[in-house]
Amino acid sequence: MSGFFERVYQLVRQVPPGKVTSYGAIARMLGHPRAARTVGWALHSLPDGSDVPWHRVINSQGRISTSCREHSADLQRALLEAEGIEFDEHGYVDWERFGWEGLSWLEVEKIVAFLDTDTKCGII
DNA sequence: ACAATGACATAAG
DNA sequence: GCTTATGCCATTG
Repeated sequence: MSGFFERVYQLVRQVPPGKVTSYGAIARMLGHPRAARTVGWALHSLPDGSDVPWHRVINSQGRISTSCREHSADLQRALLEAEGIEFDEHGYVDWERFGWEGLSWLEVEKIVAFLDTDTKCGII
């Protein structure tokens, strides 16, 4: 596991309940504005039972695009609704109401520094 | 090192 | 609004 995945996981863990963010936003926070695909892939590789709230991460359209059997769009939507997040008729989430503001780069740096300190064994 | 992959993003038809 | 095409980037085989 390279650090990037761990950074993604750690950052996603910071997403508060009842809020959602996008792959691109996370990638940008990590300093890789074009690595949205990698972020999504990182979440795809998440082991079951992890404490990472993967369901709070959706695409930039505010929609769910998963096609995974284990992590179906239905499941993700159910999890989000359980946290109070609402979907409109088209299945869109309102960023104005449920969008996560994200972390300042200082906060992100703190996380990265922490993982760096633990050195590749990363696990919090 | 090279080719393929993928839960994205954005622009265009 | 939905479908296609292109760009991007870290991970994997």
